[in-house]
Amino acid sequence: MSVSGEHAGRESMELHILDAAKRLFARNGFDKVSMRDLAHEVGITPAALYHHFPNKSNLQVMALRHAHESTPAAALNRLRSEDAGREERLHEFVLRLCERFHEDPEFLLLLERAMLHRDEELRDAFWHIILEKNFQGVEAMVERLVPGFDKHMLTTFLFSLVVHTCKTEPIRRKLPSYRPEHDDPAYIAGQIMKLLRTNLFAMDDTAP
Amino acid sequence: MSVSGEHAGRESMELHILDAAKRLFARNGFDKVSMRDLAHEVGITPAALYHHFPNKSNLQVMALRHAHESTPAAALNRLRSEDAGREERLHEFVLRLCERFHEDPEFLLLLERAMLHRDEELRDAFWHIILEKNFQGVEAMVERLVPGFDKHMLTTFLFSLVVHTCKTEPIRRKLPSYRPEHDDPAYIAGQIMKLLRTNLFAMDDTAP
DNA sequence: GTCTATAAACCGATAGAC
DNA sequence: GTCTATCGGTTTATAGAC
Repeated sequence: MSVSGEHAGRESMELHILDAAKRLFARNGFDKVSMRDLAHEVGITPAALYHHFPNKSNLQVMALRHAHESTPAAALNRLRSEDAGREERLHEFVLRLCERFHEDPEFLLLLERAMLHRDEELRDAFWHIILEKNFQGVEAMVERLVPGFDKHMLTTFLFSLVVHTCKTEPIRRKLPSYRPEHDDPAYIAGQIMKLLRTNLFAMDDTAP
Repeated sequence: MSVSGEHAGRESMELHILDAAKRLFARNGFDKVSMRDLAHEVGITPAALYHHFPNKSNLQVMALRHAHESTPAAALNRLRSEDAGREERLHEFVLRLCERFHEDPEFLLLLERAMLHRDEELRDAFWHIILEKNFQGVEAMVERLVPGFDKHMLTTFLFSLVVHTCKTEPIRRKLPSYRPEHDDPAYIAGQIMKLLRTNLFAMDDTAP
């Protein structure tokens, strides 16, 4: 129930508000959700929101931070199987990232919206809270596991494969080639690993 | 100068408006650009905009369509070198996609914003104008070039690698590992092809 | 085809009672 | 800590003169 040690003192009403804010902001966009909308969703009046948060911009940042901290699977870049081979360790990382976005799709939506938002406070929060530490953590892992590759590009590619594939799932669902396993995080991670492991141009017919 | 055959009759004022709309919508977001802002940028009054377009929602859709049609490099999935090997042909496609996004970054921004927007008319336009035909075209190419791979996933991966890498360039620029060539479309395409060609886990030290 | 003027609704934020 | 009431500003869109 507790979110994290440093936030043990947060009141339950704040958490209630941030849960609603995360949900509404992710679905409709930061600009399309007014303080009136959010207050109505929570069951209070707009004025009461300003008792808990100084303004809307701060509420947006706190909602993003809350969505990041309340994630079911924390510490993504700390891998469990320290003694496994590098292929297994990279697979574990990719799989966990896929699973996280799959079980909390609103978090991924919120990330994309924060990255594109005009509000500088929000973009800075996205940068410092989410990206900076995680990217450099994965970069260090990649440098250890695949030393012969440009670590900046390979890290970018890994995030691109997972993030963009998960993000576009609601759209790909409408394509005729879409099959149910194309939304399964284990299948997606498996296909990504196959891409990393295979020379596509020396392929005739191999196992999936 | 002419955009396309079916739009030959469009007045130059409409094109002037759509150019400004593309630029402002891409930079600031559809919601953060008011009809006042756009009118001021064009040099007319808001009321005059409604003589050319029935409402803002339609103007958004037309701006997206205009940005798509006025792209410098059309017919992306029609490859020039029909007689080249499959690796060269895929490289040509990836490179052209990278170049297109690099020389028109506002188009990529507009795509992302349209995909996330709440306006159903805009999301439908994104789907029909941009994605549906292009995705299935690449899918057909991929099926021919790499028959052993799930074509839906491999097409998704190709777009993910190019789109997400180009999209995140302004953010990656702030990372300490960023180098100038990480914004060069030729380098990005080369690294993507290296990823597709290489078994990462059987790599010690190879040429770039 | 562009203008002035304005309608009608919504926005973020605040004052002050309880 | 939540309420009612409201302020000042913005939004999309329209009416009507020129």
